[in-house]
Amino acid sequence: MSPVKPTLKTIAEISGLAVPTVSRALNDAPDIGARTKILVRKIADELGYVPNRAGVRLRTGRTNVISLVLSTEHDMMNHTARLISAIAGEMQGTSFHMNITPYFPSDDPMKPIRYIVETRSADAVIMNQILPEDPRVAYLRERNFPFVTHGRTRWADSHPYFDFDNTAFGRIGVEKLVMRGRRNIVMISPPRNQNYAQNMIDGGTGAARAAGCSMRVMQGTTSDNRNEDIQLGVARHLAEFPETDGIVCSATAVAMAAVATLESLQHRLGEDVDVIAKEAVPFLTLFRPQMLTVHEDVARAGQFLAQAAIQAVRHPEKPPLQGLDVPTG
Amino acid sequence: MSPVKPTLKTIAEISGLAVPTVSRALNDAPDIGARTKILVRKIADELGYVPNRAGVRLRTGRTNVISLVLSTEHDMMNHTARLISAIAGEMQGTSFHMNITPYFPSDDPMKPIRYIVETRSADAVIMNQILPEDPRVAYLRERNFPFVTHGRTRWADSHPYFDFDNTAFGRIGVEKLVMRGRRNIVMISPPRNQNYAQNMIDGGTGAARAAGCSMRVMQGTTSDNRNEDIQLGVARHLAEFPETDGIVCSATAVAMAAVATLESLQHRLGEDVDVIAKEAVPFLTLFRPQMLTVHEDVARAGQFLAQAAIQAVRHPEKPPLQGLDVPTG
DNA sequence: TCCTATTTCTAAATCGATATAGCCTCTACT
DNA sequence: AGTAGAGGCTATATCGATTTAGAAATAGGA
Repeated sequence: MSPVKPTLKTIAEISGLAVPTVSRALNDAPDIGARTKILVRKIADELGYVPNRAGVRLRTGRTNVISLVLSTEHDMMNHTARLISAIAGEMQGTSFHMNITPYFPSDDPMKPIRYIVETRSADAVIMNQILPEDPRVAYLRERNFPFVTHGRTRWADSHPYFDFDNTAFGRIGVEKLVMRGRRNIVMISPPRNQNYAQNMIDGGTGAARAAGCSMRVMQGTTSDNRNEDIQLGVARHLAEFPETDGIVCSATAVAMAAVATLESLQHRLGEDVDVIAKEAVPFLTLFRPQMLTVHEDVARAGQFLAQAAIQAVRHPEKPPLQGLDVPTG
Repeated sequence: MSPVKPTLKTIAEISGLAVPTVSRALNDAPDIGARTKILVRKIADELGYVPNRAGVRLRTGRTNVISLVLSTEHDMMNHTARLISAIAGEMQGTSFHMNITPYFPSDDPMKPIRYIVETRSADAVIMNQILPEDPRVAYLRERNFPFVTHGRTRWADSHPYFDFDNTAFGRIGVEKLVMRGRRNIVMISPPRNQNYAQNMIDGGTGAARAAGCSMRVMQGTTSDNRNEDIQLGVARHLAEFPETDGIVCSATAVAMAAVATLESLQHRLGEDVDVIAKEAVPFLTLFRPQMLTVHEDVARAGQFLAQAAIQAVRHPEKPPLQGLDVPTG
């Protein structure tokens, strides 16, 4: 590699061609001769030419960046880091970079989205924490700005997304508990306005009905709650329904808090009560006493989200990529 | 906000000034009149003017990006996500963006660094997993490229860093175990070529000597190892030294594996053996049976790293920011 | 009054890439 | 032979910001 970064100009001088010709040759434009294209490509490769991002961006408006917009306090466990790593892995070798725009739960979720769109600081956004009628999705669709959601909206048919099948999770969770003889089940669920909460509840309710047992819902608890609050909620529920012998949890942190509560109340996990949780990270099985788990494939989610985002940018005319992680148990 | 993004040209037209004048006024250049500066700033504020990053970058070479270079598989727990969130929080309101460049442990750690420097895709890099004579640090220093390390090198005097005081951690870990009556301690340590491993060992060794008890070192185990491998190592150590009654762990994942091993060997945690771990994330205390913990302030690390990176970019002449997280117990 | 400084601003060039328009040079057809 | 059309390039302008050089206007000094 030469000491100075090669530009189109460098290649133009070496080849004796004009700068725009070199540009068009590298971009495989139809009005450039085959011989010229080969020559230019060869010189470019030898020099290790890489287009200057600022130049491309200034001229075309394309940033070659995909922004991952994350609520920071969400999901205390490693979920987020895994997702990031999977997305990044998928973007290796593409011309895209990843850019993370975290925002605080106290902030308006629209703020980072507006910023990205207005300053055009990315070609696409990937979002999590999706509401059924998410205003961010509405905003982006109106403006025809490429995006992918991790989770489904009401309008999911028409936009790219990847989702964990929470209906299946709810069903499997209850089924597993039933198979261990549990009959008085409670599902600790996030607020119902979150789409996945309703899905979990639907799945669990169906399975409980099929098994002829009861399933209560303890509403509004997520991993964003403080640990003490979750514990308090669980304790209160157990006081009211002491016959409870199975708990389905939406998030790992919630499950851990539930287990801690059970322990402090002298319940024996695996004996007179069971807890079931999503396992997005392998360490959960190390937890003692052990809870039951349903596997969530976060790595696949990350890969899919990245692919879907890239396709949304490059081929907006194609049908949106949509994927579902259906847990098997 | 007007429908079109305002540029310097927009302001120039409104004010009747030339574009460079507007630019210099906004940048507080000495050769612009005070009255003009006030006028220009006022118009800019009214329009909600924000400099176009591509324009600035193309012209000046400054990217306004700080790249966080992370080994992806490192630290299975939430550490990484917290760090990201803290860094991002600290950069809110500055002109800097954060950009994450993950790399896989199998890759050459130099690769992402070279890429960033050669393509000038960031103004500074923040790195973790620091070796005593880290080649990345050598490379960046040679080229005068701004960077901050999370962890110290041999040359730490002369560059910005933030570090967790692993010597103190090793000392406190052993002291806590000794206070609980443990006399046969093992420290599970990462490979000695990692700086922090040696520090942990030094701290622990000193404390053990002071307490007049033994401390062995079980070398080369990190959270990058597979869970089964860690468990195997611990089991082997316990077979060789059955009198072991205290374990100091370098990482959370290691501690959890150690606890699992002890359990499978019928040891009772808190009774005939204790495990002590760094607690970078609050959930560790929920783990049962409970281990002892030493708090690591990851949020502070992230804030500090961001500040140090920004200062390295903006004021390279100032002495580098250096910080230490000294755990207290 | 004339000339030199100083202050304050403008003109032009530049960073790297690409879009648009247009210019040659052949070929092909009437 | 004359001309239209295609193929293959080049010239020029442009994205938005900043740097450099220089110009106009004002002030100060002899």
